[in-house]
Amino acid sequence: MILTGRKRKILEAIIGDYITTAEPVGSRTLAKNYNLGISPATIRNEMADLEEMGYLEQPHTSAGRIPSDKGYRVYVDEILMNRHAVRSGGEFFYLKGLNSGGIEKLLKEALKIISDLTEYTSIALTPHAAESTIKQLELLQFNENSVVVVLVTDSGTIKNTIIKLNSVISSKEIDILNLHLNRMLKGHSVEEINENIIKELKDSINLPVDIKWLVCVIKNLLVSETGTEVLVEGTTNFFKFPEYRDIDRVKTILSFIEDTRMILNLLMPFTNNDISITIGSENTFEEVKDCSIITVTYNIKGKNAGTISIIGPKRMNYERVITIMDDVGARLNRILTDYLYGK
Amino acid sequence: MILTGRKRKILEAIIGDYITTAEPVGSRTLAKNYNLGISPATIRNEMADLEEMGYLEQPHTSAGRIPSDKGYRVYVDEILMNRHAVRSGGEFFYLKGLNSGGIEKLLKEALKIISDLTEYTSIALTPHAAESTIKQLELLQFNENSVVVVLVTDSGTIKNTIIKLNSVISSKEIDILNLHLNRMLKGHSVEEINENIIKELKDSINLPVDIKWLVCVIKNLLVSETGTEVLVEGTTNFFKFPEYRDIDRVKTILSFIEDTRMILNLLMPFTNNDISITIGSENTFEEVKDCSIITVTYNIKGKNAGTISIIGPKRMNYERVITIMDDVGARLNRILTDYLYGK
DNA sequence: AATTAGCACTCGGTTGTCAAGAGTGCTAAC
DNA sequence: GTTAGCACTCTTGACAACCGAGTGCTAATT
Repeated sequence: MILTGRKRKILEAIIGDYITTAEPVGSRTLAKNYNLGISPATIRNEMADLEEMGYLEQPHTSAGRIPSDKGYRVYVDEILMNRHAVRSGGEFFYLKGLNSGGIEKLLKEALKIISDLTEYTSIALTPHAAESTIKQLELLQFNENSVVVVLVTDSGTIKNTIIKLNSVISSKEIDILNLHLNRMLKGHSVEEINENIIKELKDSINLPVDIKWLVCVIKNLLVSETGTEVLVEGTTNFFKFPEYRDIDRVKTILSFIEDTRMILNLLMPFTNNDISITIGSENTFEEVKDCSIITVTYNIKGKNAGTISIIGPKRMNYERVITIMDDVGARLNRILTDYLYGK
Repeated sequence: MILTGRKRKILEAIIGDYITTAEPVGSRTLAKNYNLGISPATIRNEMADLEEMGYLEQPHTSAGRIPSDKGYRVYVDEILMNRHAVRSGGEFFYLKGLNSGGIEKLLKEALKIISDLTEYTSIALTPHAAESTIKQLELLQFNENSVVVVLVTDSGTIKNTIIKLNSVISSKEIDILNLHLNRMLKGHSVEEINENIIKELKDSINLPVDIKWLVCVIKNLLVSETGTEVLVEGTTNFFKFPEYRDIDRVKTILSFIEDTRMILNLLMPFTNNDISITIGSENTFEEVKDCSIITVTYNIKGKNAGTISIIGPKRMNYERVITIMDDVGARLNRILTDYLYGK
């Protein structure tokens, strides 16, 4: 399935043109604007071949050609990736966030930059805190019968909740709980907290029964609170593209993106690759079958922790986006390393 | 500017019809579907009067009439409000959130319910934490040279951030800082923390200079972290209305709503009224001049703390929405009271 | 054998016209 | 004061005609 030099050049030109214009590309345009040294008629022949091979499509008989999903794929895989390997990422952006805010803020900032830069919508998944280990678990008194639980994990996630109790709790009791909770749980992951540990914990504390009960509540809370979160930025960017002039399309895509659970299903599979690119029909959900998605992962402790994606029309500026995403990924990793293990 | 019984009835019928159909209402429809006991011709005369008085508009000569902003206004003020005073809010929804999560989660939940119920977009402003007093300010060790700051205020807001230091900090030093910070700051509002307090605080602590410096960082952080936040739910509801079949309109309104600062400017003025209704041109920003906004406030300690709003087309089901919002407001107040001062 | 010029053909988009339908305003009759 | 009747206005949808962009094929050219 290898493309001859000329076919390749034509395919590249078509995709390049279509990316910027969003209009089907005809043989004449091609001959005029890209000095390929051949006439429209020849180009037409080649285009007919490329269509037969499945790289191009015709919206209707008398229109120019547009790239098929397969066409984009070969463009990304063969043409871009080779070129990209040589290029180095430019200094596109500046991420501050070095010394304030938790990881969500950092990600939000990165998303904002990406969306501004690429004009596409960006989505991040926060680290799944259940896998990361507990650094601090601190109870603070809120009221005579309610406490604030603060959970800090080694992946930089900070979660908090208020828990209301049935009975009054004293600051002394809170101190005792804090001591035991931290002694028993620090260094463990949320997943590892099983019934045994809970039981042991309860037994080791000398406190009224209904306050011991708090331990169970906290355990449940941790589990429910430590899920992956979805952050989104730049949804209105979709309005910038002519392919989304159609209101039903925008509606479909925006509704889909608004649905956190769907986004999780869509993006979780990519948490293991450094970079994933899915084009059109390669995506698993109907709602995004006319989109392309580029996902990179960021690491914590050298392990894949979460992802940053951009989603936009198939006619995407892959080259630019890949460069930017690579760059963001690298920076994010650097910042996170600095940030989580001293400088 | 008082309306005779018949004119009032006709206006009410027109608005009622237009709210459900989104189509200009003609005299015949009116005569057929609302037994007013008069013929289309008479209705036409009355409609001409109502138009002259400014309560109705005609999109074009040969269309039916639609309510003007002024028409909606009199409908809401005179017709609805009178009727509403008698009605009692139904048991529309169920707010859990009683014993877990901070105030943001509670608000998010309320928004979700409101958006599901009304099919409009809902927006909440969190309490402005700078005005509320500090309940707890706790530093937790994160790394040898970074700490987590957790701030709990009496309005139920919990904020946290990681601060990275230039030098190593010991857990003993953190304890000392905690002790002093809480002794000096607890019970004060963020606004009240001035230079004097900072200085006093610094002087009273016996720690290396660069750790004292942390106090300044915390002060700055508090100020920057305690702003009002904007929560939004159900943006895609706009797609449900025929008046937003126009892509440029949706684009305008969604972009506006995405812009947190704009929303703040728009809604801050309403923080003092129990309920505010602004219709079309009554709104301050061009982008929402074809929308109506209904805002209710929720209280903490009997003081207005934040707001919940819904935003939708002018052709809004005011009656239903007002009932729901009243209900949500009341419940929210009850829950917050329970929640923040024990039960 | 590959390339190119020429030409007929296709098809979507635009424009213009026309008729139908909904609704009004006015006048005259009740 | 109310209503029936009628002429008038304006929008909408359908249909036809036309234009232009682009193709595929064939025959001529290199």
